[in-house]
Amino acid sequence: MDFIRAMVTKDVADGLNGGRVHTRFPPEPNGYLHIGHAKAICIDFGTAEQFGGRCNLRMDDTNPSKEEVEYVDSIQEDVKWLGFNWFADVRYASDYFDACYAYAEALILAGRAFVCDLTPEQMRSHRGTLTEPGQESPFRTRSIAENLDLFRRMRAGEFPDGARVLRAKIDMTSPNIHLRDPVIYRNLRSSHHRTGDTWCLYPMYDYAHPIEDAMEGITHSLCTLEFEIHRPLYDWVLDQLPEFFVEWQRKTSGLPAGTPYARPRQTEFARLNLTYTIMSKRKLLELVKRNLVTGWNDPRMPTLSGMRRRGYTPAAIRTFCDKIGVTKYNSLTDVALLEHCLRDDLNRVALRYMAVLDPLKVVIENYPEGQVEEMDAVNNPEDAAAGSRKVPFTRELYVERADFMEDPPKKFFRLAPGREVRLRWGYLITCTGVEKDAAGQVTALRCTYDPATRGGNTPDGRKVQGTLHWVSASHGLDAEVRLYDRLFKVEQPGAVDGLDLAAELNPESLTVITAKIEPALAAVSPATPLQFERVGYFRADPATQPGRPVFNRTVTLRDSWAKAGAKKG
RNA sequence: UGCCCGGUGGUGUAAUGGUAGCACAACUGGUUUUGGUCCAGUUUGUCUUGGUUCGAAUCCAGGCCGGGCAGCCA
Repeated sequence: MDFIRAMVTKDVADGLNGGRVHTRFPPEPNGYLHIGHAKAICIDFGTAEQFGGRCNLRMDDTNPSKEEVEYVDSIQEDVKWLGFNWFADVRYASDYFDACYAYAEALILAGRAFVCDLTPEQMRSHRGTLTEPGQESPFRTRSIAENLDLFRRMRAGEFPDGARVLRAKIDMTSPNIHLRDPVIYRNLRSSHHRTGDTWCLYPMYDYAHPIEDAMEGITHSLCTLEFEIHRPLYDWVLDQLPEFFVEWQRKTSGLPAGTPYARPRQTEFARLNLTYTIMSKRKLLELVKRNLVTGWNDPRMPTLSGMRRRGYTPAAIRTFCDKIGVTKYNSLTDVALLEHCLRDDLNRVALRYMAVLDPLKVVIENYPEGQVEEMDAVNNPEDAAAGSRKVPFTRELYVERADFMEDPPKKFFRLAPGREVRLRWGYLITCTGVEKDAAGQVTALRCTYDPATRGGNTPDGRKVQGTLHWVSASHGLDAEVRLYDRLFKVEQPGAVDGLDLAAELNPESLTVITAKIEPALAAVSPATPLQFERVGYFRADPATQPGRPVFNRTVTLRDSWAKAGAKKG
């Protein structure tokens, strides 16, 4: 059990908050959710779920200059896609702007906040350094009446942005810089996606967040490690005039009448880092803005929308989040674990089809011209309920170019002159000849088939080492296939300050090819996980159209043959 | 050289004073109409130095190493 579940278990056992567990997932709508958020979502919603509690989805929208409704919408879609349900309606920090403002006036009245006229530069110099204490602002001693008047005029829009701020009066000598009279309100002329131009000043995160949590009756406020040092300020806000929150929580939490007041408590865990992946929203936005990818939902992006389009399943992501655990240790998780969880789920659910990515023609000389046989093919060997389908077999077929070698090494179990292989669900064939063009490039294979081996069976019990996938030349269809590989070629992209992200991109992160697919593949929906046998897992792209199919490669199959080859080479 | 938080195989994570376990990765072998899946196995670890204790990954102290913090961002 991880330390958060241990803590909550104890809290429940101690009867804290009447045994109630209420968490929240509070993204800022300034970008799309990514796999790192999935971890937080699984912790926030998962903890509530496990203890029979609730979890709110709350947009932390206190900085309108960065936030957009497009993001608000995508966040909800992604959380739903992962399979989580939030309590009641989506919440917004902006729902509580009135309360934040009222509490600020109360703090002023209590002598615990003051309006400061220092410029940002002056404030920085007064703040001190990591090793030296700060200096008190000359405005710190303003009278309560003057502070109240000035703050109200800030709200009325009498001062330009940056002229004045409201600061908490705490301790300029604190070793924790966040306690050195932090700014809690600033003027910001920016139209808000929900409140429009009602406000020209907005609360800061450190001030607003504990209020938001208290307003919603949150018991456990779980967040990432970088907020650990902010916790004393979180506590300070809640503890100044605690009586204010009791009534507010009753009115805004949406909880049943009589629910006792809960004072939220913040606990921090380490965020997810993944090899070959960037998790910073700022850098992901940069990729989008510079057109280094096609958008937030580019299948190479670690965003949930990109992964969804690529063919990731919610189950795979949730299993992954479960396996990585929850600690305070700053770790770097191998992306191979994510891919393992993906393959594990896909192996169970993906429907098998045959598609030839790099076609090489095969002519079966003793197979009647014009004959078509409908072969039975199993849709999913891991799931009998998935049934079977028909695949047309004809005299001319395509096989994978890499499945033939003219002069193969001993352990090559595929096609070569004189060698026999099985065509999956088809027949056993033996290569009898090779056709080449003037340049010596192989253009076609001549083969013979054994009519006694229909379906790929060997009635005489003989062993065949290789089984190849294939597509009928006359029935196969062309399809665009997008072969995705990792977006970055370095294990820790973005780790070097000042280095251009573009320099770390994998130039082979996308290869577009035209493949030959079996006819049944023309009709599959983007909702269906697919396996192209012996090749990998694929997903129809949402942009796929009748007559113009497009497939995205989700992930390759494990390939111990390729691995053996790579080792020698 | 201030404050806060961390250090368990290559990676991630269990063990909360009592046999260092699991997963991924890697490597062997077996099965197989996907060189997939599955099965069996192998390799590899408690940062360090003291202390407490019958017994320490766990508790205490020092050291070393890593991360975070000086936005009117979240």
